[in-house]
Amino acid sequence: MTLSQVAREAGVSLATASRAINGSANRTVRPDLRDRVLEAAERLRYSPDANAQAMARGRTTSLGLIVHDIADPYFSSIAAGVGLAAERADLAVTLASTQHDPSREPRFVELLTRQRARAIIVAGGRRDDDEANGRMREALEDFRHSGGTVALIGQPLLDVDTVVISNRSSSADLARALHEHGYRRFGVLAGPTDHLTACDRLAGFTEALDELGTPPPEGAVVHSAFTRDGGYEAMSTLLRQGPPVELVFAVNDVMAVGAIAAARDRGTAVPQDVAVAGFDDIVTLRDITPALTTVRVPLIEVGIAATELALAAPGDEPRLVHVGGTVVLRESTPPRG
Amino acid sequence: MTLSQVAREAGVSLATASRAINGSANRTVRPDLRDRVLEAAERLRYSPDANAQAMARGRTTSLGLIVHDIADPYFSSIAAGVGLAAERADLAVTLASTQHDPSREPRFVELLTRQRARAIIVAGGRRDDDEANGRMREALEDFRHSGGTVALIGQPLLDVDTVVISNRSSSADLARALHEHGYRRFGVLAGPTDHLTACDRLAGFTEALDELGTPPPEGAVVHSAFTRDGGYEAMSTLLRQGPPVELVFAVNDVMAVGAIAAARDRGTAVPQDVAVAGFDDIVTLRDITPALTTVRVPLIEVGIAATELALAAPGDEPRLVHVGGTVVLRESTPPRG
DNA sequence: TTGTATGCGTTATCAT
DNA sequence: ATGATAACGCATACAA
Repeated sequence: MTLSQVAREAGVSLATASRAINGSANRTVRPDLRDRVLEAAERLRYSPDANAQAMARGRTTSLGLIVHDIADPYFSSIAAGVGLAAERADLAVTLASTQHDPSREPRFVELLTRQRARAIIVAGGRRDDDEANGRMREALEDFRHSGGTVALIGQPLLDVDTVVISNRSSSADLARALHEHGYRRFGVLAGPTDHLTACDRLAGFTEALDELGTPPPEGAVVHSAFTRDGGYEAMSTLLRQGPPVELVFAVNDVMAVGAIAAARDRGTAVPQDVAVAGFDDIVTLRDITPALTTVRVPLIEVGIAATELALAAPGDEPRLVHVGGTVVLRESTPPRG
Repeated sequence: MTLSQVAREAGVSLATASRAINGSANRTVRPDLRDRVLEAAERLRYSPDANAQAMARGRTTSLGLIVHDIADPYFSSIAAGVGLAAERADLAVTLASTQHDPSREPRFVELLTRQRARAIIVAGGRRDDDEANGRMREALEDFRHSGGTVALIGQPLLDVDTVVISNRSSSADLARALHEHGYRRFGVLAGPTDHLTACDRLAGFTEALDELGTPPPEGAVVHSAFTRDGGYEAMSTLLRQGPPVELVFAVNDVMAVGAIAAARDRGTAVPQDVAVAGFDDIVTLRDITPALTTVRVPLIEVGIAATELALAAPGDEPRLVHVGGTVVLRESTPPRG
């Protein structure tokens, strides 16, 4: 069913039908005609063609979201926030999951450029890879040149509006809180060396420890993947061949869970033999045993903020929205006598 | 940059440019012209307008996915599978999260109808609500009438292709396995009474127990929400005022986690005082303590299967794809002496 | 093989 | 207030 058919059925012109159904700004259509049109549309089960509207209007009603892995609770929470905000703005969300493959990111940006999406939200930290970041920057530049806006969640290094999570300062807060609890010998499961989020969390944590005069001992910082298995592996390594530590900070909750599993598999009790802390406060993991000390990041709000940032009238220079984390002390790091 | 500009820049006609860039079926364009066009397109940073293409071709390149809550690991895993399959088919995924509000489902179907999506995948069990299901059926009917295809994940009751998860038989398998382990007195955290997935799991479990001669005692089946909090609440109720039971079956993992938390908060040890089993085998929860006995459902594969089903040439009558579950026995239900 | 011309469904401009 | 008509950007049937 096209609008023309509705118009014919209602005995009015195409233009009138369009005005009646869209009811845009200056809705200047006689009530009786309007009703006739609406009735005809209803009878014919008319459904406006969004693609045609997009062409005629010159703008679409869709919003792109690029994440590393939608099955990761970190990203699915952000996606939930983006979905909420998008619905409020009457936009449809086009989801792209890169499966942790950076080369797919610019490809998805190109896809969304072809779709003429209104805005793109790129979630997930950058990596320290100039070439990949360069390609991404270029793709986003093309997208913006074609009229779209962009918001990042992560590090502000692609010259676009960004929601910045306080990885560094919150990790420092966590370090200080744990020091306060009496811990002195810390280990860190630090994630990949080129993963900026991981690096920031590591840096904030160790810097604070340095200031407190209790830096991690030699060999107590272990790098690995940013995943559950990465946490497991790094923890195994640390327990096997690292220096003895009282507490291990995993740079995200999922890694912390892997770390706890590794400890358990080796017969090392948490928190009696070694305490563990994470980062993110993933909802699904709030009930694990022992309850995990972590930094709560309001991920839904981050998604909402990014969407609003992307949709706001673009300023002349990149805006930054800072989102703070909250240290949450739980059983996995009991006060130390 | 439009295709016309590219054509002019390359000194060819619009049609030739179109053929050169699209390179469809019978790619009949002279190599030198083709190169000129591609070069011009590159120089002008031409990006085809997917909306215009959709109009001209009469079909889009997008796939709709409707879930209850994208932040729920059950759905985010399915979404990952759908994303994978969609990428293979060169389709963009439009994600809609209903926040558990059934009235939003048909609204999203209408949205996707307007977008002229190629197919819609509806994940998440139906509820026993004739009115809501009726509206949904109607919306999907309109969508298919407009040329789209549909696949469901859940119960086959909307007259469309469906991926059916073996909730009933797998729950029965689980019951038998636990009986084999020596358990005799079972309780069930059964979810909402009108939630079909929950009902199927409850029914399969209790039927098997009936056959084994060990039905749940009076009052040992407690209904609540299909969420972590629902599990917590139902477990609290059961422990407080229900009959004594040896094992509690929560109809999904998230509820089982809530149940374990409730037990812990009451000082009831799991599995020493009461064993707990779940359903789904959510990846993020594989490391909880005690490790959870559950039924593994290959959610990624379910998402892939649903996508393939939705994209396959529509048959004359609804097809069903059955996906089985695997009982996984872990520490939360140790063999009983 | 290439070009011309038409149509896709809608909005917006311009008369009336 | 309403209607005729020209865009929008592209694919394709048809003609050359």
